[in-house]
Amino acid sequence: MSEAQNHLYLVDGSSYIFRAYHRLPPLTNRHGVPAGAVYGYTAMLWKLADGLNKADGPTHMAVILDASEETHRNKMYDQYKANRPPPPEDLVPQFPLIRTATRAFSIPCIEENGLEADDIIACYTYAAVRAGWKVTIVSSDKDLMQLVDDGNVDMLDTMNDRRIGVTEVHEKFGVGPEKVGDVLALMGDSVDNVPGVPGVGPKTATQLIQQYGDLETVLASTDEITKPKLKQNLIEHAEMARLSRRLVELVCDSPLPEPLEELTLKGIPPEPLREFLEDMGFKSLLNRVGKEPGASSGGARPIDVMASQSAPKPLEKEKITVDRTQYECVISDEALDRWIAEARHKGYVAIDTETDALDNMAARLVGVSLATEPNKACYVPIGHVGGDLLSDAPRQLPTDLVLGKLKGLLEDPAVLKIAHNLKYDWVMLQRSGIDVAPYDDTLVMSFDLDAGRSNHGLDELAQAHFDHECIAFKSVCGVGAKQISFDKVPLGAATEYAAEDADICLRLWLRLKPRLAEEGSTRVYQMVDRPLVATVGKMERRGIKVDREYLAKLSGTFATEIAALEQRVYEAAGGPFTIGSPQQLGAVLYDRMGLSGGRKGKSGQYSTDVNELERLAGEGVQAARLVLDWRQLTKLKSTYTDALQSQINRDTQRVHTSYSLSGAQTGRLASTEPNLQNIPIRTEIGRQIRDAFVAEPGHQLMSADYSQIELRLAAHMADVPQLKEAFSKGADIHAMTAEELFGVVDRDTRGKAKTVNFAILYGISSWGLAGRLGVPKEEGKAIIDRYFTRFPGIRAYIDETLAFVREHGFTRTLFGRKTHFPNIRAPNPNFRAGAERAAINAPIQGTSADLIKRAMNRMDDALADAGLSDVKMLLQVHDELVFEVPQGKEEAAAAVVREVMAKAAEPALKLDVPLDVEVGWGSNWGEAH
DNA sequence: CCTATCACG
DNA sequence: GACGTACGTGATAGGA
Repeated sequence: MSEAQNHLYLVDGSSYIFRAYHRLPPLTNRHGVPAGAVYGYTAMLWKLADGLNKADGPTHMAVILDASEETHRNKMYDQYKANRPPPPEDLVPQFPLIRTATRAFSIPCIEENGLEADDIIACYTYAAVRAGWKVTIVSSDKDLMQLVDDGNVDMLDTMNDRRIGVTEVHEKFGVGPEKVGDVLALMGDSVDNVPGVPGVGPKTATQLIQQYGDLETVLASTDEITKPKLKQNLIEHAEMARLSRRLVELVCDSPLPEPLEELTLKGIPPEPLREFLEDMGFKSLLNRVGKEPGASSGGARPIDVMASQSAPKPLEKEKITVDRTQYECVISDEALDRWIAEARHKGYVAIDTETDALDNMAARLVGVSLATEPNKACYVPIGHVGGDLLSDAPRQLPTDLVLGKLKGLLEDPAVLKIAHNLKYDWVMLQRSGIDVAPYDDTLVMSFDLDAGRSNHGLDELAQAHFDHECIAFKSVCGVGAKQISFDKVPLGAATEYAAEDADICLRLWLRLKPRLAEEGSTRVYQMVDRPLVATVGKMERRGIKVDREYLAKLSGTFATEIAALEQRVYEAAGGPFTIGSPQQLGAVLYDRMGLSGGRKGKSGQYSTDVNELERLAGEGVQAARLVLDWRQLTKLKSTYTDALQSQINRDTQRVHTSYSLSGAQTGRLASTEPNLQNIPIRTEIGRQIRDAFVAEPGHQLMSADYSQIELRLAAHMADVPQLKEAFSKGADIHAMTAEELFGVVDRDTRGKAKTVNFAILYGISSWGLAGRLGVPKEEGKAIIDRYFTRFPGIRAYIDETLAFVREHGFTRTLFGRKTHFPNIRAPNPNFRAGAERAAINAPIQGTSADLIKRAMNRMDDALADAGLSDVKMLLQVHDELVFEVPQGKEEAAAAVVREVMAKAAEPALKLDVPLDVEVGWGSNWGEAH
């Protein structure tokens, strides 16, 4: 018997992972990375590679992947694959793992820029057949059926273990493999967006090719076609058909990236494989290689939101050694290429950008640092200048070259980018034309794991997790008047500082990632907060237009009124003093003027807050009334009309707030610099500020807000039938509460009921409520008791929430978001009571935050799907979203926005109450309400 | 840097 | 019967 024929197996890795993703349940590995598709892929690869030495088994094998760049097909046809949706969120992090898995089997992984996996497969198939080998293509892609050739080339669909030969191709297309391209060209392919000929599907295409032999003959024989519509389509779309023919044509003459001989299959060496399987936690597969004693356990398991209720472990510190001497300053082409190749090899890379200012909408990019392993980090300077006017800029690579090369890496779907507070860098890089994806954010991870029990700054986390002191920004840039911007920092110091941040970020990622699954936070991270980085980044970049002249005019008006009030205050108070000083004001009111009832706070100072001044004003003290008016106007002027004008960006002429994703413990966003979440609305005079927020010419501002969302969620979560029913019927919820509590509904009882309803959300206390209602505390207590009697679900919700938080130290929202309450066991009863009230509120406020975040993440795609990609989401104010809408598209936009917001809980949750969304629009934010 | 005040949901 | 006078934020001004 002669030596067995070589048999090459070519695995279509890209298409396999998509199919595995949709077939298998969502699993996560022990690091919390979604890994269901990788699991399926690994099992499949094993089965194939294990077939060595078996009849018809492989002697050579390679996995073929799609490289990320565009291909010649996009040049032919810009719509090629254009309608393909982005891969699902939890599939993206699995792409790099495909390479890792393949390497673990010691099987070559082949990809080539400009070529699709199909083309590479075709090249290898032809080369192998020429060499007299047999080929099996592991795929079920119909394009690849063109390559089937009995005796030489077949296909294997591992999902159902089906071999595809010429017979099967005939069954599917009614023609042989050599004619498949012609059939595909006629019928088109919606998945790849190959146009084909309208009205021609598989049946007609097959019939035409069977009859005429090939595409050109079909197109030349339209005279003979009897069906008028078909004939007309073939004539009109002949060029589209020819283009389609070229699109489905496989490239088969490119040089092979690896020679055939390199693809020899040597069996499955156990070592790298065992490490990979252990790392992934693929327990059942690990058993096949024979588990080593002492190997870590933990297997793939379903993503689980609510199950992991175990008390959080105290944060154990990990001992690390940071060696800054290993950091590299990258100033050569070769070095940059080496780092990029290393990142691609790893499949992930930690990044950090350095800039010359904190405001990422105004700052310039100064450098980028990368880290691929602990202590393995570099800094690529691009915008450094001499430290003083006399010295030249240090030697560094040209900005365009660096950005061009980094773009390829940062946009590579096969490389996971990891950053701390990525939103900052995301906006920065977006301004340089780089769209970072896929990504992880260690700040967001830390927030989702440890909200309420840790701060989330990189330096603080380095301290908390590793006992490591990062180089302080102050120590490289200085403080105060002597502070320099980062572009003036010498490269040596800049490299140590910047590379360390990427290094620490990477170590943090390695540490936090597994905890997400262990502690039940994968879902809220992957589905809510992680995608929000890009969603909010986009909003920040857009900004909102502010009418500077209007604000300046308003500012002038306020100034005049303030000056007049000042004089009247002095007259009423018997002499000038600093009205803005609570200390002086207290002294004037209670000492100089001798008013009674002064209340002193813990600092021993008279309180002069709005409640006290209102009380005095009610007693007829003119000065108190005047001070209140003065305070309102100075507040409006300094915080809004004046400050806002200085926040207008020079380049965009718009105001770009920054949203903190980890600012509020409950999961809410917080808006800073400027805070656009506290623009006045409650008083008529304050409302004028809102009118300064305007739409671009030809546009309108649209505001959409959830009505009573927290009360609705409370009704659902505490399961209160009367409240749920009232919301379902669209009834007046406070009136209904008044009816339940007092038996009558009038202005007084409705107002009281409203206060009580809010008190519930905030963690009620009868004494607090009594004070708020201005009634004796006995009556406050009676009202609370009645409330609990009428709505027993509320009592149960509070009791259960408190029992849970006392046992576990944290609460959860309906979507699994955790908030920790370390003070829940504080010895100080005041601290404890405060923690209890906050814990009662957190699940409600947090679920509301989850809901609007889900809506925000979906909004742009939903608008684009409705042909409204020119509608821009600009602002979020906790239960409100603000959009800029081209005039005439208001109704259409309102419909989409309403739908997305109202359905934000789905499909994860079915709420017992409807979510009502109120939408309005106008030329400014004031009018939009 | 801390406190008091007040803007929002 | 005491507790301290509701939950979550950020910006500003005064004062130490």
